[in-house]
Amino acid sequence: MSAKILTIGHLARETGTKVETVRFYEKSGLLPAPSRTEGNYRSYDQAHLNRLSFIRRARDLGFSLDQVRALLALSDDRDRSCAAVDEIAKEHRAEVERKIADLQSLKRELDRMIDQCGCGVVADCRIIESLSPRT
Amino acid sequence: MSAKILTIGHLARETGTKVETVRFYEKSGLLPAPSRTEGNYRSYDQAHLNRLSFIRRARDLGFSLDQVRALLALSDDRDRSCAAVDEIAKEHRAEVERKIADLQSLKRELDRMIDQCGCGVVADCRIIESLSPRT
DNA sequence: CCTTGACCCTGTAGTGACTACAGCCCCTAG
DNA sequence: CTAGGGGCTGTAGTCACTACAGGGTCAAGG
Repeated sequence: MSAKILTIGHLARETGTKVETVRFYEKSGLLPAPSRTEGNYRSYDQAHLNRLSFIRRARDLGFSLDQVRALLALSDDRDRSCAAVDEIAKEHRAEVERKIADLQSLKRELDRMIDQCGCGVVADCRIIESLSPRT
Repeated sequence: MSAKILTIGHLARETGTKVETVRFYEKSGLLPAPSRTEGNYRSYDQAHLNRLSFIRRARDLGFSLDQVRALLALSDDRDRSCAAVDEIAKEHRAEVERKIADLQSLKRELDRMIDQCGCGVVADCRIIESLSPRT
């Protein structure tokens, strides 16, 4: 409620972000440049904190910075249809699903490889063998 | 069998690698620098091809370049116990498992988020809302 | 008043694993 | 002899930070 002034360190602690990362988001155009104090310190308000929380939450959910930028732009445009938001989210989900499937087939291969290891010497190692091209 | 000479382009095509990546592996110390022709072209042999295949296969299985380096060093030391190889592979598998679990819980969150979208205007969008900090 | 230490500032360079040029040289076929 | 398709080096870009170096600011304690 109160419009108390926040330093970059406060902002960082509140959102679990590193100070450098906050500055990086500013340079990347995700977080608007705040006003400065006499001593040239960044001086944030509640709106900045909200925006940074949004960014962090979206990043935690695995959205790319470009996707976050798009989501932020959409969320600023309150009257638009949220179909575009839905699309970004679904596209991201599809990518996550692809990654899961890829990692699962990867794990199956690793399982096969590791199961065969008799743990003798490298010359007989099935792991090395299965990495080597057929001779 | 025959010791025919391979250009970097051949090597790249045979292993599904880009030419630049082959040079990058050389610079990174993964692939030994080959001899050169009169015209200063790299001139590879079968051993290089085998090594590059090994690297690519390990990379496809998601091993990092550092892990590949270690696996290569171990595979060159034929008399050693392959326990170290097993350890690298198991460590990698554990990491893959962690990533799968992370992505699965991420997907569950995305599912929840997307399911709630009524696709009205952004002001009412549940996706934006679930990204925003509670007010 | 002075110092100490925590915080802040800018700017640059590093990470991993490539990828993409720019600007050049070499080689072969027509 | 020239056009093309390779090859060469070296540098810079990607993504999303992270880690300094080398300084400035500010509040509290002596």
